[in-house]
Amino acid sequence: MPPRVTTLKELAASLDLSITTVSRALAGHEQIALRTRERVAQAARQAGYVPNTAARTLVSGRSGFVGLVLPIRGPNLVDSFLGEFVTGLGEGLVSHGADLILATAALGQSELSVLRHVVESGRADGVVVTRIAEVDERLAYLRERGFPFVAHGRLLDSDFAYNWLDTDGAHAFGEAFDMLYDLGHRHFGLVTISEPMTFRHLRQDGLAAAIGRRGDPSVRLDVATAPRFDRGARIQAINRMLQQPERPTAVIALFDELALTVMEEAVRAGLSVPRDLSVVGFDNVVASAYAPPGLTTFDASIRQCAREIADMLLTVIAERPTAPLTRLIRPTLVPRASHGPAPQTRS
Amino acid sequence: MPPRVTTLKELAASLDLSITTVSRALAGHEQIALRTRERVAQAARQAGYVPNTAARTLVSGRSGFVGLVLPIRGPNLVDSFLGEFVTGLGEGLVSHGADLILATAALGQSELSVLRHVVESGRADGVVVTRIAEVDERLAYLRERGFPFVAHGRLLDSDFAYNWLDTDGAHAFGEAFDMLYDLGHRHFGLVTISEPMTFRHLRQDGLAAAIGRRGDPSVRLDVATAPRFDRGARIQAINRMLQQPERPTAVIALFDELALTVMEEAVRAGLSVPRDLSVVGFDNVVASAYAPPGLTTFDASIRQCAREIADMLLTVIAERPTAPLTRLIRPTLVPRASHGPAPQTRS
DNA sequence: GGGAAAATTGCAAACGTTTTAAATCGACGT
DNA sequence: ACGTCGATTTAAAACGTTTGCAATTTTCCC
Repeated sequence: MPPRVTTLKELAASLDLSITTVSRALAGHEQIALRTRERVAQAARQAGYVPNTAARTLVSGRSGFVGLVLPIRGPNLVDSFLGEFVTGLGEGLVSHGADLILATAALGQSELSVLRHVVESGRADGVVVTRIAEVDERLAYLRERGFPFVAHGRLLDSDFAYNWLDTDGAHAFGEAFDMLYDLGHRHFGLVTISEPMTFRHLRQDGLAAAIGRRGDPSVRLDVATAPRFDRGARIQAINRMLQQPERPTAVIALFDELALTVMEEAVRAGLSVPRDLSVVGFDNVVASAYAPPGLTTFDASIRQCAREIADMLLTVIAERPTAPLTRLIRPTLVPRASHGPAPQTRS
Repeated sequence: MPPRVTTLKELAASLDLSITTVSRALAGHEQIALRTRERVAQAARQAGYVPNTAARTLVSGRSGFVGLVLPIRGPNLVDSFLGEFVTGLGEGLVSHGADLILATAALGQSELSVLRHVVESGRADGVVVTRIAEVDERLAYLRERGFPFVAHGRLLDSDFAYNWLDTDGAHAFGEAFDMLYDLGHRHFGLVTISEPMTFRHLRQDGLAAAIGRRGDPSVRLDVATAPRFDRGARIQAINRMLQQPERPTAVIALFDELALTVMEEAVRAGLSVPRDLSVVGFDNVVASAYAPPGLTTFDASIRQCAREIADMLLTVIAERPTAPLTRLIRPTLVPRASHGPAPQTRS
């Protein structure tokens, strides 16, 4: 094993060249003679030289890192979202030689303050922001600061120009309605959350628009709402919906977790899915494939989205485009066995 | 909003102090007058000053980062492992003011070369290494390099001293056997993989040891082996096991993914779980709670383990202990409905 | 062979922080 | 009034890299 060369100075000395020349040679500058460039590259490879990130960052102002502030999560089950998202980001970044920094918010520390720290400390050249609220202080900060970022999700306020990638929940919910309508369903249930998240807004709007397009006055929609993390309230709201005298024949849930609860409660109430009740979710979490009879849902291909977000962010960092980059990804229907024709007779 | 102060120089100028004094004041050195320290702290807070990471790292040699090289993953489903692991690491690190760097291996690039790059570039003060193979070149490199690390998992070679945290799979598999034996089972099946992973070794040893402890010659163990990522071969091996004239009454799978396949194939073969066949897994993936009738398995509390790994690594970095730090975590049995008494009669 | 132009290489400053060693300032005792 | 001591502050070097500008070498033409 050759003696490890750790600095440019050492490498330069061993080649009898100046630090400047070696630095430029490694960077591939044309002004350095080809022969020299090759000689340097060869020596660097053989000596296992890796440039010091801190020094490079300090002088160039570019760290080669992209930051992600981990959403604060309760002690309950972690789904596969984070893993897929992080994997996708990594895949997107690695092709451009960038890496990912994960910053965690301490207990009682706001996500914004962590974000601010990441930005101000110069650790990252840009950041990815997830789970956008309808009005989001993180985006306001980043925009004021003029710091490169891409949001996964959207704000409600459309005056505010920024880079985002989002899944087209509105379209998916319209598709879900159309599919169920064509199967004969006329009485629908929507299970949703009470928090002001943009995705809730958009999906509900998409559903309402699809209903409107049919212009069928016999279509009826019941809505069950509960706080996002209050499982008890959620179950209660769902049961209220299912146990009314005229219950819906098809339930669309804002996301799979809610849909799975609907299926559980339906079974508990003696209903058969999909014979008595069709259920459709959104997200395609792993469990939706295993929960009988198999949940029909939409796949947003998180990993692929994250990869594109990484690409977008790297573009923003490198080119600082004036017009914002935006991408709306259409999720794909994953038809399983939780939906079917509307029951013929009603009690 | 006050004009943003970005460097120590600016902050020092605004306070009419030297850079040195401000730096020391912020670091809380006793030698700086208490009054001055307070004045500086106040000014820094108000101006939103955040020290530049690169500069600090360059001079101090400490980056405040811990590295993790993402295991290369196929295109198939990502379970929640990575998300939980990363969340746990973040939680463990944040209390000490450290953050996480995630490096991804590009297609065709070895995990080792990425690790080497992370280490040599000085981006991280220590690294976490997951999915340890029976003989692992990554650990060999880190040890030779004298770089701080903690492994999640173990090598087979016990001469090699290093810091690790592992789940006690041997104990769990012993526990599974004992539980099933006490339920009357005598004919067992083991579904495992053909790759040389230490955890496979340990779990199988734990099972063998438990069998030995009973000293009951009527106990019989069939083994079905398939490559880890070859779903077809896996299904074939499982069916061979289930369709032999005298099939096992209880199957223990190396991990949940295998156990879920066993349950699926059992149902397909007309067997009822747990009436005709008991199945036990390991990992407690999310799907195991949803796959009917509910898979009995072991929970290794990944998130908590990751948190402890972070603690261990920070200790190693700060104190460079001479004796290796090791922790063996006992997983907890999650009894669901996939196991039961051995069937009475045999065809 | 002389000079200019082109090609190649090198010097030195800069990035923002930490840290060693030294300077400054008061106070106090003699 | 002088030296001394302790408390407080500061100047300057260092970390390893990139880069503007200048220096050196080579090439080429007349």
